[in-house]
This record gives sequence, structure tokens and C-alpha cells, in this order.
Amino acid sequence: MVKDDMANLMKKIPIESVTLGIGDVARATGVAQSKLRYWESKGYIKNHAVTDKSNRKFTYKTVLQVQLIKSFLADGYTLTSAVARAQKRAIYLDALRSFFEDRFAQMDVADHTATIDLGPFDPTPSKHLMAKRTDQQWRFYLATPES
Amino acid sequence: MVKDDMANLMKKIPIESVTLGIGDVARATGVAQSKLRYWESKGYIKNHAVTDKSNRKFTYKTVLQVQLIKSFLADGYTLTSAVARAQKRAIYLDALRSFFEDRFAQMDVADHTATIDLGPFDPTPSKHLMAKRTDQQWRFYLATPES
DNA sequence: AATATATGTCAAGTTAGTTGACAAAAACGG
DNA sequence: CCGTTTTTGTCAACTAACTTGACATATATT
Repeated sequence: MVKDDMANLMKKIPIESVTLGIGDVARATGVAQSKLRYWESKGYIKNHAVTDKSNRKFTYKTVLQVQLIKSFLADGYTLTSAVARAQKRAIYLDALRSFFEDRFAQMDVADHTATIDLGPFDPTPSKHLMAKRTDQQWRFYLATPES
Repeated sequence: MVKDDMANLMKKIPIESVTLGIGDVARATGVAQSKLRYWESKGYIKNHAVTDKSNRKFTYKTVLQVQLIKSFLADGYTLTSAVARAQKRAIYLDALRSFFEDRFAQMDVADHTATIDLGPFDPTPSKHLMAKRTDQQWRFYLATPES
């Protein structure tokens, strides 16, 4: 049984610190590099280049943003409104990350089962909320924390 | 209030499909490119290059793996055993992802609160387990799903 | 129709990554 | 401790990836 502090690892490599090149973003999203350059020039997506001479770099968050813009464009929105709509949804990633950092206290993985300790279950704080995967399915239950 | 199917977006861009260059991995982890090349040559980390002529590509999972190997090395483990130890923890990311795909039915974000519907609470399946963030803190509660 | 927005292409130049060779630490086995 | 193997760094020549700017063009917008 492997037992470890997963949240700690995730904090060592914040997702914002992982950047990728324009080719990687284009491949992942199916959006042409020329579009990405134009969108960047208009300030719709952010360039995280390390120096002013170096190549463009983007984050995973931008990848999601680009994917969103792409689908809104496909739905017939103009670029400007597609960007605005994508903007509102960008906060999801932040919310998601804060949830993981806040609540994934501990995680155990054995051969075929995984268990996540989600910390105190607020309606009954003496018990911990646990999630367990068996047979490809996650189920919740309450447990009294040890020690 | 923005309301949308976030899990769906994340599924459109599986994290494994996002690849990054060796420079990006080196920057994110602080591990030298020469090390990464050597580790790859020994099969400790996987190269996802698109063609046999093109440059090395790695995934976010590899970034975590590299970070793990690095910390085990710093703890005094040999490279071989650091790799073995990192291997066991690599499944965390898969477990995390499967939890997310399985359980993040819906997510709502308003100005200062975020709410995640985690689906039926198995001890009381008629109610849904909800997570809500207020004041930078996530709390769980049960709710009767609407319609 | 005229103008502004959005995208594609191409060439010449720059930055990033590759390989192979070599050197040299660091770990290992006896 | 010594010889060997593993692991890492550096460097030069080469290739791949990306950049910019110019131009063409298609698609809105007014």
C-alpha cells in the first residue's frame, strides 16, 4: 500500500508554472498557430515568455481557454464574444485547483482500489468523508479517522 | 451565475494529450535537460515525440514523475530506486483523474462562491453530495437535487 | 461599397532541441 | 582502496520549431 501526501506534490509543481510552446497548444486544441498569435496580439490569451527575446509560452489554463473559444466560435459567436464567454469559465480551473489543494488531504492507492480522504464531513465533523474506487466506480462513505 | 458542464471541457482536452518540450519540463522541475535525456534513454520517463525525427515531448504526468524522482534523489535514494518509488506514486494522477471524470457532475461559479455537485451521496443516495467554497474554504453538505 | 476584423502563407532570421563525443563526478563491487 | 559502471555536464555541428513582417484574402461591420 502506497500512502502519501498528494496535495504536497501538486503544490511543488503549480499548474501555472508548467508552460508549453505554441506548437503544443496548437496540437492539443486543433487551433492554428496563426490564430493563436493573433489572439495573443489582441490580448485574448496571455504569453508567458521567459524573456522578451524568447518564444511564446502558454499555460494549461490557456489551453482550456483556447478550447473554449474554439467551441464558441464553432457555435457561431464572434471572436470577441467567444472570448468574453470563455473568460467567465476560466475561473473554473482556479476553483477546481483550490478544491484539490484544500480537500485532497490524503490518498491511498492499492492494486485495484483507491481511497481519498476528503477531510472532515462538515455536517458531522467528527467523521471524515472518504471516496473509494472499486470496480471502476467511485463511492462515498463516512469513516472515523484513526489516531 | 455561470453554469456549465466543466467535466465535459476537461474531457475534450485529456491531460495526456498536452505535451511539452524538454525545456519546459526542465524549467518546471528544475531538473537539467541532460538528466532528462539520460533518464529517457534508460526508459525511466517516456518520450511522446510525434514522429521519429521530431523533438522529445513529455506529458504533465511526466513532470510530476520527474519532480518525484528529483525529491527521492535528494533524499539519498539511488536513481534506480528513486524511479521505482516514483513509479508507485504515478498512479495517483490516474486515480485523481478518474475521480474527477466520475464524480464532477456539475460545477457552478458565482462571484465569490463555487459549488461542485459530486453526485449521489452513497449512504443516502437520494441526496447529492455538494462542495461549496465560501471565504477561501471548502465545505461539504448534502442537498436534494432539483428536478 | 468601404472599412475593420480575422486568418493563412511564405521567406528570412532566431531560438530551442538533437546527437555524438568526450570528460568527469559519483556510486558500486570486490 | 581500486577498477568498473552509472550518472551527469559540456560542447560543437546540425535540425526542428518558432518569430517577425509582409502580403493576400476572406469575413464581418458600418
